[in-house]
Amino acid sequence: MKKLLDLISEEMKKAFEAAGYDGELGKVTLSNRPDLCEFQCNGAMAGAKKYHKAPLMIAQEVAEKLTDSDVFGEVSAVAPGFLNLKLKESFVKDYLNEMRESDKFGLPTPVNPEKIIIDYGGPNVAKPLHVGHLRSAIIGESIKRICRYAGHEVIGDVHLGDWGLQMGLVMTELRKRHPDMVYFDDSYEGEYPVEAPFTISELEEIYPTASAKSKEDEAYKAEAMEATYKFQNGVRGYWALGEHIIHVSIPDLKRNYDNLNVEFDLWKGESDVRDIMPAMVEDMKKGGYAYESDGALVVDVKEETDTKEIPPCMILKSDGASLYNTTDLATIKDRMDQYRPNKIIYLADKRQELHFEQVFRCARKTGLVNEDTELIYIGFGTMNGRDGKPFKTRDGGVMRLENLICEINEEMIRKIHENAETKGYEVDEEQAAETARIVGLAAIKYGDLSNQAAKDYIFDMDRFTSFEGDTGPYILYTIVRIKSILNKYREQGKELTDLVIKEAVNDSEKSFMLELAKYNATMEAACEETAPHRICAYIYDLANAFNHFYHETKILTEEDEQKKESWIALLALTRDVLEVCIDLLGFSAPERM
RNA sequence: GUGUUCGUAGCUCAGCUGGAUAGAGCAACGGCCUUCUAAGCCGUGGGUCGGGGGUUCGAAUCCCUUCGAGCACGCCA
Repeated sequence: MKKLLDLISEEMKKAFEAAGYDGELGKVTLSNRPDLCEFQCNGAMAGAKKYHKAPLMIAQEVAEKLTDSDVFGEVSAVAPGFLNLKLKESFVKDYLNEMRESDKFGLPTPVNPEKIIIDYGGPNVAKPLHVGHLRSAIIGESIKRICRYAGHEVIGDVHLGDWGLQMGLVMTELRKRHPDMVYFDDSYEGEYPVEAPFTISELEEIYPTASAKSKEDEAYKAEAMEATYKFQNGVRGYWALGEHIIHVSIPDLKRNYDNLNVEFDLWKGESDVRDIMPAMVEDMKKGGYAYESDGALVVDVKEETDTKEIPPCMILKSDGASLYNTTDLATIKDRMDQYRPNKIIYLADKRQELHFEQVFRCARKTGLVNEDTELIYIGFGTMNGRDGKPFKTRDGGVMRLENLICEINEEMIRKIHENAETKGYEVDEEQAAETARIVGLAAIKYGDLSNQAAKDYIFDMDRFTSFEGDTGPYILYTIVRIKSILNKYREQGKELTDLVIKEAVNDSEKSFMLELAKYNATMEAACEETAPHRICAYIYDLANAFNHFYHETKILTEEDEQKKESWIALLALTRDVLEVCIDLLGFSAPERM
């Protein structure tokens, strides 16, 4: 199904051609003067120079060709040369009825579906999830759903950080506490225990302790680096401990991501490429790409067109240990071998831009990826507190994700009670808790996704929990209202099937319908630009348009059955569209609020 | 220092490939619930689009310059 703007632009192009002008001038855009018109065409002004004619005259000539149009109800040429347009009501309702009957409301299936891998730039094992992990999870999940919905094959990989220094730190601290553990006995040759020698909460306490010690104590840090080296090089005891750390962490991470409605197809980690790294490094040496510099092994990734200094991509540290770069490169190789993706999309904090630039260049230069595989980095901004600095707890610590969600949920439950009290409802505690969870999640996710990913944004607990204006709960509230009307309609013993949308009877209905008609254009843009905030902006406008219409129109008490049926059909379509949209954003709507 | 992102209303943000009077939300003020959920709707006030040049019929948008802020810049991830 064609996009509305394309359809009406075609009609306008015909008119330009009929009047003897270049059809390309007939591009129609949304009006920026909604008080004057719905759409506008500025082609007459653009063409004035080419045809040596006053723009207003061109506009008038074109307007004359559109007097009998099936598309435009009103066409007026105004100074200095704008073509102000209003659509025919019949054209708009035909478009919406076609939308109702089309698969995915008229969003075309891609001609060449792609295979896309999304790398969530995963959290480190052994560390609890904190607010810093929120954005990658939320944005990544939404992009995954958007691309998948559009018709692409998408594989989401959490890509855990289970290879770096944090592993050695945890092991070192364990060794200090329990020097007698079999894992540290080099002469031990038996099987290691199946049970991990620690629980997740111990692990979460061990890491920060070790991290703090390593910053103050050089010897301690050296020990941790040595432990990391041993782990990376497969020393049995250390490797077994590493496995324990990973296996204890994963269920806890899963539980946290479940709470966020975030799912991964793959739970791979950096350590999964340990077997392919040595050969890859060898190939880079043999190919003449990697050379030694200050004791480390590096690959130059400078290019002649660079305006800035791009440092070489370091493959191995001078002690022989691998780095972030190494595992990322090996992971690219692994993914190419296993999946041959068209695209690999990386989500990571925007501070890592240089790292990905280096890795991408290195991967191309050394032939790990060919020309048809696109490597895309989506760097997102920091989530700040109200002071504009990175979000912290009240006492200045890192806010755990669980605690953040808890705080939002508690505030939500309080809000539900408050609301029930003013209206005199009884609160069902169980239902309230469920509603709080759903609405709280929408508040967090919408708050994040409605901003452009690349920008920093301020996470203001009070603002997000106040639930007024441009927020997730406002969207949900709108959906709940619509559902409520549709339910009441059904209670009258009527069906929602076989209803047809009729021509709009007033301005608020028409602008509501026009808003709805932007669906496929929005989805296409959101997918192409990997920009969930496009969807947020769309559903906010749509919700506004609906609420405006809602306040002017008594739907269920309407006596003209034809009108009522048309409105019900319109509402059903709106509900369906909104529910698909919020699903793509990664949340859902409750039945009641 | 080099590079990079950004600077729009008191606050938080939109503004599509330059177009007609720069838009929302919050906060402030004033209306609207015996009638489909008032977590809503309607209205009022509030802006030299950081400053200065330039390109253009036309600039928040493109170019240059300047001021200010954030971030990154080989052995962390």
